Amino acid sequence: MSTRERILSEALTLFSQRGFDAVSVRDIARAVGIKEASLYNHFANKQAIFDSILREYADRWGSLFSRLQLTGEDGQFTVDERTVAMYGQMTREQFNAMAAVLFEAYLKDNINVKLRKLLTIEQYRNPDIAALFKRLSFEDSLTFQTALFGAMIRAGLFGPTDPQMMALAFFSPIFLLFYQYGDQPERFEEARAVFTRHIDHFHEKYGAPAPKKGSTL
Amino acid sequence: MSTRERILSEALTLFSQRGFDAVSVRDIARAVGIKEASLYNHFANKQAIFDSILREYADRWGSLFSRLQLTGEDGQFTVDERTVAMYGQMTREQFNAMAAVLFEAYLKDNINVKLRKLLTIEQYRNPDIAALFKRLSFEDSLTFQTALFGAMIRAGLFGPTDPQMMALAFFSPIFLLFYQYGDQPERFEEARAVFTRHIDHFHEKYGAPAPKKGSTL
DNA sequence: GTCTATACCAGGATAGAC
DNA sequence: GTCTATCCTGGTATAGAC
Repeated sequence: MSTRERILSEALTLFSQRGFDAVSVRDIARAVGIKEASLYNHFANKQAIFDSILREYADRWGSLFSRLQLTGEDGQFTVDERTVAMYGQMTREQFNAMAAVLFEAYLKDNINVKLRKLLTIEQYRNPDIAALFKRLSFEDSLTFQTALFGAMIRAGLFGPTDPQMMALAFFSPIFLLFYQYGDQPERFEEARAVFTRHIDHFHEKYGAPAPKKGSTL
Repeated sequence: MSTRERILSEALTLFSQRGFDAVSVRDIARAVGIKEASLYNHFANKQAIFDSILREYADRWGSLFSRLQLTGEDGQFTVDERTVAMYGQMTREQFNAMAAVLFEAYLKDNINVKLRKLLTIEQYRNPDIAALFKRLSFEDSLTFQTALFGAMIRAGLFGPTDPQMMALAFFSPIFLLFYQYGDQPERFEEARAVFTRHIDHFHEKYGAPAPKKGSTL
């Protein structure tokens, strides 16, 4: 890992805990194990470190959605024809597995967690940061899930309903869980238990009437 | 308004926008219209201003719940027998009106909004602040609504289901809306429209089967 | 209770040797 | 590319007159 990368990594950790202003260049240098002056061989100033973190780590976020077979166009995530068809054939188990991926990305991926904390505490200082915070924290997820649920409703996997409100109902509890447990990694299993209850409850409320056997609802 | 109160008010505004470290004592003094040195006649130091804001404004939060006829015991909000009985007789319109109170308190009450922003951006620096952030942002609301929905389910106003997951389903979209629209007061009506859609959707999914007429679901 | 003046220090950043 | 040494600014806080 190059010195430059180590600087970015340590700075992300510190900024995500205390915010830009409360972290000094001295703090970052100490964490990396070099002198302050040496930092300036890698970055023009403190702000440049911060900007690089956003630019270089925010891209990682897109990789989650590409794993979920999403086509990103102009930063607007839409689901293409073939993907819709694929989602239309999804079983409940496959859906739950995908939900688990989303959940773990939100609460366990260290870089995602730190980046979102950083954006959370810096969001009110700058409109660009606010926009990035929103996109990464919920907008991309909501847009993706609205398309997904739309496809699954058309395929009869869920009863007919408003896909946008359905996505909100599905995602916002996960969003809240992040704030409830995001600062306590040691309670992750507790968070996962609530998540599982949420998913079960969601199926109970939104599942299509069972095709053969008695009512699930 | 005393000088002391003006200091607290201006400091809350500044801290909620930029955070503790990014706001200088000079900034606060300028906003109040006095010299820095004069501040020290009212508060021992910058930290004392911050602490006083939390102590004195956080109490306001309780007043929302007392308006909703809640009995607070040991900081734990529970609904007493008589109140449960009262909620059991609530109509859907009364329920919606109460939801609107909650929604406006979240997005429009200036002190609540600023205080929550402040807690949002300072939460990772101190466990006490984290606890206060959680309580004020969602825990009190979720605890209250779990009790409320429990009473309403028993009264037959909603179909039988897990009241805790129901409270999460009801509240977490409002929580998310705060982050989506909290920094743009000019888009409040847009937020309200989403809120209304959410409430309608919620009734559609959770409402008891209509007693007489055709199905709502 | 507010002012002017000032002490003091921490933090950002640069120069220049190695 | 890292170091030592140093500069300078801006921020916290105090002293003491009015």
